[in-house]
Amino acid sequence: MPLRAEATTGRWEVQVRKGVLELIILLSLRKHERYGYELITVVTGAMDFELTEGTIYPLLSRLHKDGLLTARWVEVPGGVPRKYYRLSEHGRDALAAMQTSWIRLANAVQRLIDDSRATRQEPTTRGSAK
Amino acid sequence: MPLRAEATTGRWEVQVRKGVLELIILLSLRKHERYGYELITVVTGAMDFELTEGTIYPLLSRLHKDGLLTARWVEVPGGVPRKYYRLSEHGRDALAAMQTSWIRLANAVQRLIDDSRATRQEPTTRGSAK
DNA sequence: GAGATATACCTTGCTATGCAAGGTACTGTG
DNA sequence: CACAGTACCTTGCATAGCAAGGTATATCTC
Repeated sequence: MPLRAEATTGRWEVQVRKGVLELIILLSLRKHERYGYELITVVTGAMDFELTEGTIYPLLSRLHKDGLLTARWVEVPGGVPRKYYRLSEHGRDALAAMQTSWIRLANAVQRLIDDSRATRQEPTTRGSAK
Repeated sequence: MPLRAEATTGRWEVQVRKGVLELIILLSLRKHERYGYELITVVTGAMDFELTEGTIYPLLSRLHKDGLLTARWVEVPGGVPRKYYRLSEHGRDALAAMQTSWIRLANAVQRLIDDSRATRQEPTTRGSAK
């Protein structure tokens, strides 16, 4: 089953998704442009991360408005036109920053998890980069 | 510098923090009870994750109201009384679920990051992998 | 040709929640 | 007495996921 709401953690997962979705979308646009509807299927399928239209379209609009994405309409013969989004220069910079930030956070949380698992392990003040 | 707002990624980081904070707090309470003000110093110091009173007190209240935490007042000789929070049974269950969910998500994102790295990004005529 | 399904876009309204800013109260120190 | 530190709390704002609703075209089925 997908990363989705269930019982008590449901509301929490919504919040986590909020934070990570933007990163996921930018990462998904790294290699080539994509359109909204496509992103729903790609992200849901490949990442087990459910995503609806009410989420993706406002998000893409915002990223576009903020200059992280460029957009262009593409007519599809025998089909509905698609709005393709592509990472802008600014978008790549932002993505790089987010990635760094994410990795740092993920590592910190992982450390906390591991630390809690190891039963009697006091947080020895590792003089890490401050 | 801490995991904090700066430039464009600032707003994003706020969102990520939203999602992860609850997990961090529950993890921080795994070994023993703690009070709000203490959590601010612990989390800020050990995790490089800035945290203010306007964030922690409402959060602890909510977790308490939802039954994930129990609370008790402790009188401190020559000091302000402290409100100690402790993980409840329900809280441990919720934490376990969150941990699982978090690990799954973190791995998925990491895979996406690695995937983008592994494949030499060719901004031009590269045939879509999908 | 009527209806259902799929593709593809968008918006409105609800809700949750971080956090700046404000407040209270007590204890020590200069 | 003023100020800083500890320790609690609340109000109000801004953000953003997402259910639900809407539009339009193309295709497949009965």
